[in-house]
Amino acid sequence: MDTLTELDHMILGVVGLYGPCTGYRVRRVFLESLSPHWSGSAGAIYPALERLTRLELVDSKDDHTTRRQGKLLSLSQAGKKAVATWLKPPLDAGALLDLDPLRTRVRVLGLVPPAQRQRFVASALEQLAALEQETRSMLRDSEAGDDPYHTLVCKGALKSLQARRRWLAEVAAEVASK
Amino acid sequence: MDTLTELDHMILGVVGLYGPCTGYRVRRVFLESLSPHWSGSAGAIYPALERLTRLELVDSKDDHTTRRQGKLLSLSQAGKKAVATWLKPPLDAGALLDLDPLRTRVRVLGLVPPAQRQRFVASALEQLAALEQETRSMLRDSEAGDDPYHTLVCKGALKSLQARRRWLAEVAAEVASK
DNA sequence: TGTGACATGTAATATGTTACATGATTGA
DNA sequence: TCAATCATGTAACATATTACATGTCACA
Repeated sequence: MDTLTELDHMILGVVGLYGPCTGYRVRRVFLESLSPHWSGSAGAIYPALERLTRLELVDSKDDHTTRRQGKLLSLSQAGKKAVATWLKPPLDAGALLDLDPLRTRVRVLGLVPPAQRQRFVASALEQLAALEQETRSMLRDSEAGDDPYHTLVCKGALKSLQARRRWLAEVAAEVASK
Repeated sequence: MDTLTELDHMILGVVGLYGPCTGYRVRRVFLESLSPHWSGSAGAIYPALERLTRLELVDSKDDHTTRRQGKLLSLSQAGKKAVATWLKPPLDAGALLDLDPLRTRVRVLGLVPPAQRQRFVASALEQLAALEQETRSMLRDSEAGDDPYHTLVCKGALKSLQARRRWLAEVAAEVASK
């Protein structure tokens, strides 16, 4: 196939942002992301890099500056174009809606007894608060760097966490009213 | 394997909420969801239902009330327990963080020229506004029903859209400042 | 000298998408 | 009668996860 997945595009983006760099460096970016969606598993990253290289969206050349085995990856002109196309309006439906696993669970919350509903919401609120602290710390780190879009992404993640906490408070009220 | 995926759990939930019902009815719930994440493809739903039936989490019996071929599915006791376990704290990491494809794209927005950044953000804001209208309409429909959790989920989706629009306005400001 | 990070990969497996195929029933 | 919807599935393909395998290098 020659249509690129979200992962493919994000890999291109990371190579563009951090390249020239090794595949391992790319992988680290995904591993260090808080999102469990970007697992950074070797079995996903390396085959994808190989495919993107074969499609000539990524340039790869052996690194001779060190004796350690390793290739230096960078974004080719075609790769830059692929990123630009990905960001070109109009965005397709899949690019617009977020996916919130808490919303998924709340959808079926009525299936369990009221006491468990309350425990679910209370625990989720606590865990969300903990994540908010982690995200704040990430935001501070990003502000030390020089990439304004990294900072914006951290701010977005933070705002999302806060909005979801406010929403969960509403869920808590509904649950408590029974 | 005997560990259940998000889709498996959501299928159990839908069978619990709407059952006894046909597999097609379950599939429709996913097809009608606004989220492109729940594709509702037959190749996902029917094999999953078969597996869940084999695991005795779903009860299946032939429908004789109509001459149309079709099985009536319902949640078994073990199935109810599986849903309850899914909702039992503490939630695992994957259940807490949302995934926002717009945030993913903004992360690499610096790779394209300023003019395209502006077009991206402006278009995303418009498309988000349109989705907000659709979601409001869904919310009104849900309020006509009798499932408070359906309404809460619609409200959550709406709040999320609004929070993301406010965030995108911040992104727009950053983009405009260059 | 050995631990942990760097660096790259593969094999088995699970899961999901797309596209196709079949046939019954409802309603215009 | 014809189209749309109901209803269930399958085959080929793409993709991702887990777990394993291999070897280098820095540093304590």
